[in-house]
Amino acid sequence: MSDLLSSLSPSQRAAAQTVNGPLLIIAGAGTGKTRTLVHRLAYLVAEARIPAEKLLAITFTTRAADEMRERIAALCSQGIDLSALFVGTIHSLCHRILKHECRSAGFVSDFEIISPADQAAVIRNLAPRFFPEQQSLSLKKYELMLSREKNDRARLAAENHELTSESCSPFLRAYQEVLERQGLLDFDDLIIKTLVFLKKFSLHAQELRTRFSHLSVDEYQDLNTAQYLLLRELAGAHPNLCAVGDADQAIYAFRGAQVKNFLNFQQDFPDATIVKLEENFRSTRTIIAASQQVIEKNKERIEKKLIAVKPAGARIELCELLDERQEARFIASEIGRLVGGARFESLGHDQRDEELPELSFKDIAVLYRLHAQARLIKEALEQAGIPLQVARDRSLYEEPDAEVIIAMLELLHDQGNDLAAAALLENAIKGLGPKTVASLKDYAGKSGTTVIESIRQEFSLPEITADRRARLHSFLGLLDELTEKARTLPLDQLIREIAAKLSIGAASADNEESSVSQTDENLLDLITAAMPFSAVPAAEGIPHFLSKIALLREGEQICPQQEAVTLLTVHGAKGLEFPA
DNA sequence: CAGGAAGAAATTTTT
DNA sequence: TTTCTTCCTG
Repeated sequence: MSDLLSSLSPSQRAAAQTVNGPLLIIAGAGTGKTRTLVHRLAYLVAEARIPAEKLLAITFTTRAADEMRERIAALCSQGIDLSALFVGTIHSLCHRILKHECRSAGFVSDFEIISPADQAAVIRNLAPRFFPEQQSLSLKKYELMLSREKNDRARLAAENHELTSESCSPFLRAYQEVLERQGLLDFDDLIIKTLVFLKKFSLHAQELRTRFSHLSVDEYQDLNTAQYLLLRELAGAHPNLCAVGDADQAIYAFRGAQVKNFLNFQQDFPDATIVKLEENFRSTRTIIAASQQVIEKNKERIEKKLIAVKPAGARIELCELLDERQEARFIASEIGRLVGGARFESLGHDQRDEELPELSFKDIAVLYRLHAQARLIKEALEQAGIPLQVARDRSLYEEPDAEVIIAMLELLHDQGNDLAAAALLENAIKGLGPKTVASLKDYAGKSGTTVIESIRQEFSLPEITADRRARLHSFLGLLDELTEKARTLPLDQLIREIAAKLSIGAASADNEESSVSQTDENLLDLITAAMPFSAVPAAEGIPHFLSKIALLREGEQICPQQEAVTLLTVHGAKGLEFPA
């Protein structure tokens, strides 16, 4: 087994061989930290004889967990059996603990995780009641507000204070009541419930600590308060806890990550072994030098100097163009130059730089800070005939325009779908807001009928004015008209029809030119996606289309090695590698 | 009208 | 953290 660590650098090996006690690995970007982590796990099992089922490797993203599993699988095929090891996100771990341990202890009943759409709906419903003077604070603002308060309360829980519902803000209380009534947890609850459970049921907590003797946590600098407290609880007083992270890559403070947790590791665990990984295998010396200059300015950091293994490489070029259009065109021509294709370059004077290695499209990424900046670049690249893929966080089906149309399709398929009905009325019908929709839902709930049926029944509510009622009725008319059309028209035509009736796309001419074409594009994409279901009348095609969408939402988008330039945000690029 | 203060929005993960 | 918008003041 002596060759197990032979491929590691001295500091990587030092980290991998540290078996007992707290271990802090300060790992710069591109220093092979996942590799080190996995080799350490293998070492723990193969050399230190620790049963694999006693190891926990915790990540923050499924991507990181997948990468780790892949590397572990590669080692397993070389004869080291790590299959019993738990590798997963901190959320999946909590999910498991809650589903098994907590339920058997009678601490929680069965639960589901609230879907983003439902969570948004709950917040949209509650916010106006608690913040009447604020007209239109964004949803995310409220989400963050709730999350922050919950994390603050997690600290109380960790100090063994009882979490009473009186001690929290009315907004949070109302929010939690809605979730509780439906047996739902949000992602913060997943962590906090587990934390409270460990605090309250110390026997179970002790059992878990014995069951898992060695913990490793990747991206430790990204922990938020509740996650940090939970890990401390799970690690206990004499922890074999391995924290891996880099304060210089702490880019998620805005969503509650506390770099302090990473910086305080030595105070938390004074006997911690500390290993710095400073040898960078990913980037050229030029890039390392430049990034070092930027990083040095960080205030909250642990001193560390990246050492480049690669040669200097190409110089960094900084170009200032007149506007975004020029910038997009420049990027397109630059990519053309890099791959050396004559196909899209101007005719005459183009020649490939001979000393550049041959690059293909998949080796190139375009980064930007905002998703909104992608559009012009995308258009310019398309015009130049460059294949591309946009790594957007939400799929087409989560774009607001598409969601409205999908909600309409859902409603045509099943008029009893109150979620779809509410979303439609609220987002697509002018003059109807959350207030009207809330009272409608309220009414429907009390009289045991559906939202649509309530409108149909000429119900009377004092808070719904005549002019709102007129809008509601014209919506009913539209619904009936579309139901009729769905019997004959194919799905793609029906979608066009819906878009036109709801003034989505080309119809809204007063909008800014840019936002119109984005909407149009979404619409076209949606119609394209619907084409396979358009051979039959829409009424038959809709359910098939909807179930395909549901499937797509579940499964992750799989297109890793496409021969295309990748467009993504700077945040999205963390930890990725591109040759160019 | 320039220019500054103050506020809002954007960056994103998690079953 | 940074950038854009809005509103106010001299």
